[in-house]
Order: sequence, then structure tokens, then C-alpha cells
Amino acid sequence: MRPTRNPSRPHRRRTAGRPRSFDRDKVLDGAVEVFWERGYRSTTTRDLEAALGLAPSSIYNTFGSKRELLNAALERYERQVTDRLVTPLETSTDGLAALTEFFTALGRWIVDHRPRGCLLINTTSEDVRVKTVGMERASQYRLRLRRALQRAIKRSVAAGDSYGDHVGSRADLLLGFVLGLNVASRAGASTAELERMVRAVRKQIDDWQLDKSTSRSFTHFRKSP
Amino acid sequence: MRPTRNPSRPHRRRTAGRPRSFDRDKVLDGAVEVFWERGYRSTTTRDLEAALGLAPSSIYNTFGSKRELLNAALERYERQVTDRLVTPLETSTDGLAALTEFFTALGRWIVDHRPRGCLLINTTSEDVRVKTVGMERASQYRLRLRRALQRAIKRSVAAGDSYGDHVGSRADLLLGFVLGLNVASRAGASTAELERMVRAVRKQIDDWQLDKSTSRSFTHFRKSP
DNA sequence: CACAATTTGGAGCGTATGCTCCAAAAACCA
DNA sequence: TGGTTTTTGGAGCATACGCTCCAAATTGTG
Repeated sequence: MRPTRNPSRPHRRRTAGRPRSFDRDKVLDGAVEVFWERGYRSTTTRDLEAALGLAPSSIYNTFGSKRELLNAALERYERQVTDRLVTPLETSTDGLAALTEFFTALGRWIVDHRPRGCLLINTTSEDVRVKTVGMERASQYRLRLRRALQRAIKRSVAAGDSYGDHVGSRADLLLGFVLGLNVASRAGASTAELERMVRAVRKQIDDWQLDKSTSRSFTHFRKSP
Repeated sequence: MRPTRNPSRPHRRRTAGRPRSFDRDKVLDGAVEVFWERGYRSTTTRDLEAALGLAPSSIYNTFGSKRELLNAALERYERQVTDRLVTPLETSTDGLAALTEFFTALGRWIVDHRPRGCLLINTTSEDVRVKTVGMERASQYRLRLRRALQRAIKRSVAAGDSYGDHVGSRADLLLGFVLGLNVASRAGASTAELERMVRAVRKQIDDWQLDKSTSRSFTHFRKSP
């Protein structure tokens, strides 16, 4: 065991040294791209060196190991997804409309990044034996997203837009569908297929809405004996 | 280039030779297990040799390469899933009841194999650059499953159990959810979480049912102005 | 400028990995 | 039984891979 510095938390410099020639966040963005396309296991350190334009010593000096670089990349990826998709859903005061907007934005995100799916999900899918940090991260992300979905449904109930029973179930349904969309993209679904799926979930959300003359609830009522 | 025989289609023997000491299908079952747990990329040929109890020459003589072994394993895996889950759905004459049974069986399957998810989906998630046979296979499987789901919904419409609009959308919703369930398992969802998800989709299917006094459709009607 | 501190380039180390090669083994057939 | 064909065990090859090491470069400081 050699006494190695913890690369993730650099101590304050006592005296000066040669400064870094690259921007840490830009490099992480590059790492996200590579891992996202090739997966963790199929990405070699030489792939990373080439894509990031860095020598191995720079990478290892800054991030410590390939696995830690992945973790840092995952953190950055998650924040970008969260900022663009989850936070708007969380901060919205709308109910079902917020859900519709969320799925519209998600659909755009997924189509834009087709066929790469979700980096977080992809990395958890590679080897079940290694308990990755990605898995912990994905669990927390799932929890957070489900909570946001459920709260939007509750807001719609409070506004009288939607019926009030099994709110949690509907959140679970949506959560499962979000995961499914990502994996459909990764598994090679066409843009048309993905967009059709997004329309499907939005239609279902529409059907949860009460008092909408064009909605299925009317048909529903009319067909009842 | 050496003239190599095509291992996947052994020609009929002209004269005898030493017979194989193992059962091809049992070996494939073993390969499914290994690939399912570790993923393709993290499975080494030595892992396979150990798990299958075979020498490398036996594996390569029989299957040709690691990739071809995966393809053969995928084929076998797909048939098992199909027999247990998809065929019952396709051959059933029920409508929504067939869907409920399908998701019950799927839930059991997924919980039984937690946290391995779906081998087909997992293998498509590893490296987006290589156009795997698994990806083609997964696309066809998705198509087939969607068709089966849609037909069940249509049967329920024909039987007067369900309203008749946007049948395709509902099939897409269910299809996306199936994919989501698998990836939730792989991503470390607990048994409780998975079962909750299955209950959620079954509740939604229930809500598609007309003329059921305990169903949400009644609430739906009652709450309408 | 000398010195300490840090990063950079890049050679290269030890092991892992997919696969091959070949002699020995084990079957059928004449 | 001798001949032919195929499989089996396992040594081993060529490359890939994660990572290390170190001299040179580049900064601030005294």
C-alpha cells in the first residue's frame, strides 16, 4: 500500500504546481459520451484517452480509476437529466398537465439520444455481481422520480382534475413506463416506435382526467348500461 | 483463411467419430445462466469453461465463437420465455383476463429471476456500436409481444368488456411497462417494489374494464358532473 | 534564479482474454 | 483389427487492458 492522495477531494495546495491543462467538467462530458455509447465494460482506457485527448497519467491523477471516472460521469449525467426533466416536474404547480409536459420532454430527450437510452440504466445492466455505485444512484433516482410523479397526480386530484384512488399505483405505472422507454431506445426501437409509445402514455394520462368532454371518460359513461 | 465448417449446422456424418460427451441444450442452459448474470462482455471464455465443464476446444468446436454461443443461448432463452409467457397470452380466448394472467405470470418470472432482468434486453444494452443478433431478436420479440397484447385488448372489446378506442395505444403502454419491469429488476428494485409495479399495471387493466361494479369506472361515472 | 509542487507524455508492466493447435481418446465401419 | 472421423484436454499464442512509473514540463514562491 502506497500512500495515495484521494483524487476526488484534492486538498488545498500549500505551494504552487503545474496547473491542469483541461477543464474537469468538459472531460466528464466527454466521458459520459463514451460510456453512454459503448457501455462501461467495452470502453477501454485507451478509448477514453483518445476521446478525451488526455494521457493516462492525467486521467488517473485526476479521477483515480476507470470506475471512479464512471462514477463522476454518472453524477454529471444525472444532474443534467434531473435539471432538464425531473426538476420541472417537481417544481410545477400543475397536475396532469405537468405529467404530459414531462413525458413530452422525456420523449424528446430519448429520441434525441437514440439509441443510447439512459446511461444510468445501461450501466446497472452490465454485470449483476458488482454492486456499482450506479445501482445505488439508480435506486435513489427511481425513488425521486416516483415521488415527483405521485405528487403531480396528487396535485391533479386536489384540483379536481382526476379521481383520487390508487394514486400510488398510477405513479408506479408511469415509473415503469419511463424505464421501458429508455430500454426500448437502447434495444433499437425506431423514432416512430418511441414517439408512438410516448403518445400512448399521454393518452392514458388524458384518460385519468375528469370533466373533459373529448376524453374517454365520456365514452366510458355512454357505454355503461 | 482456413476452410472451417459451419458449426451451427453440422453436416450429416459420412462415417463415425467420437461422440460428444455433453448435451448441447443443457450446455446452452448453462451458458444462459452465465451470460444472464454477468452480461456478455464480462463473461470470459474461462468463466464459460468452468461453468459448463468443457474444454475450450469443445466449446469452439461446437459453437464457433463466444458471440455465436451467445446467439444460441439467446435463442434458447427466448423460446423458454415465449413458451411460458407469450404463447399463453396468444392462445388464450380471454380478453382482459388474459392480460391480467400474463402480468401475474410475468411478475412471478421477474421476481424469481431477480435481479437479472431479461437476458435479451441486457445484451442489447451493452455496446451500441455492435449490431448484435440480440438486437434484431429483441425487435422481433417486441413486435410479437405488442401484437399479442393488442389482440387480447381487441378480444376484450369484442366481448364488450372494454371500450374500443385507441387499442394500439393501450398495447404500447403495456409493452413499455413490460420492458420497464425487466429493467427495474436489473437495476436493483426490491421484490416488494416489483410486486407493487405489477399490481399497478393490473389495476390499470382493471380500469379498462366496463360494467364492473367495483371498478373505477363506477367512481369515474359518479364523479362526473 | 533555485526550489518545491504538481501535471504531462509515454513507455511499459503484469495479467486477462478470445481463440488456436495438436496429440491423445473414443467412437463407427470395413 | 486397422482405418477413418470426430471430440477432448490443455498448453499456449497474440493481443488487449487497466494501470504504474518516471523524467520532463510548468507553475508559484522565496
